[in-house]
Amino acid sequence: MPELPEVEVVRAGLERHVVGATITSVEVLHPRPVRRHLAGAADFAAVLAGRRVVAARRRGKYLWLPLDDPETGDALMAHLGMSGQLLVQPAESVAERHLRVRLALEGAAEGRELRFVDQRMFGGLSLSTGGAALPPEIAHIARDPIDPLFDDDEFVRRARRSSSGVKRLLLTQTLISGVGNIYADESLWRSRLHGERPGNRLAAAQLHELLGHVREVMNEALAQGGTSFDALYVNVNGESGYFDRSLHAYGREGDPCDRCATPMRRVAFMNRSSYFCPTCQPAPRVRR
DNA sequence: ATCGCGACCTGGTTGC
DNA sequence: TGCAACCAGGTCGCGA
Repeated sequence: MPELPEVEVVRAGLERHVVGATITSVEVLHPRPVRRHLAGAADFAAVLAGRRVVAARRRGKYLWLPLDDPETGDALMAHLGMSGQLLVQPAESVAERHLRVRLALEGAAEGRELRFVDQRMFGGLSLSTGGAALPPEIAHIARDPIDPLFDDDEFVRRARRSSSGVKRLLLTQTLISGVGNIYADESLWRSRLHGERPGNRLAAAQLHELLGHVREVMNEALAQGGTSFDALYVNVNGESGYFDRSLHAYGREGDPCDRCATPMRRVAFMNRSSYFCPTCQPAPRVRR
């Protein structure tokens, strides 16, 4: 599952291998990944042909490639969803099993294709009109915690005004972007906080510390993700070595807590799972 | 305004 | 062995 660190690895790969290239033609193999382009797949393909990629940018889990002009141009926007990949492949290489969109390139990436591959198709591509600097479609998304302009005090203020549980707050992209289920659980474990603790019952210092752990987890993942990244292959599969070795909470139901050896618990949360240590991360008392 | 939940989607795994 | 149910989860839209 790509979260911010994985998406940043992809962004860096695109910056290196696709910026400077011109899109010569586009083939949409499945309509769903371009559903956010309201004018349809044919228009999506037509409007991208001949455009030049001039940058590779990211906010949270969204990526965009400014076209023609890095300040005022349009942008090709991408979200990887749960299972999306952006690959730069030789044009003649065999199609991936879940290849959805192919964009032929010339110039800086002569003879190669940018490919959007996505099994579950929660992700997608779209064209953002005038979105080079920041696509208006994602202007509501908050900055992410490794953005130098992320405002810690503002996050803490807003979190402390909310009655929602702190895990839900971490997943609220309008408050803080780029955090998904895995890194939310990891950050909370490191902070010894139960995810259902209401934001408005936490001390400012606890939330500042939580932010520190969010950054720590992301930076560690980034350091490891960056090393598995090969020159001509812009890849993310969410299963880089990081997930196997460094997780303390996610997916560890029944395993001993790495701090206190209490068996880790799993509970249902928002149609998914939360993993935590019932000793280190005690549940909040029920208020009445 | 704020909050929380269901829908979307596929394929690997589990259970009968 | 075959089939159905379950599970993974980011985002959006809707209803309370």
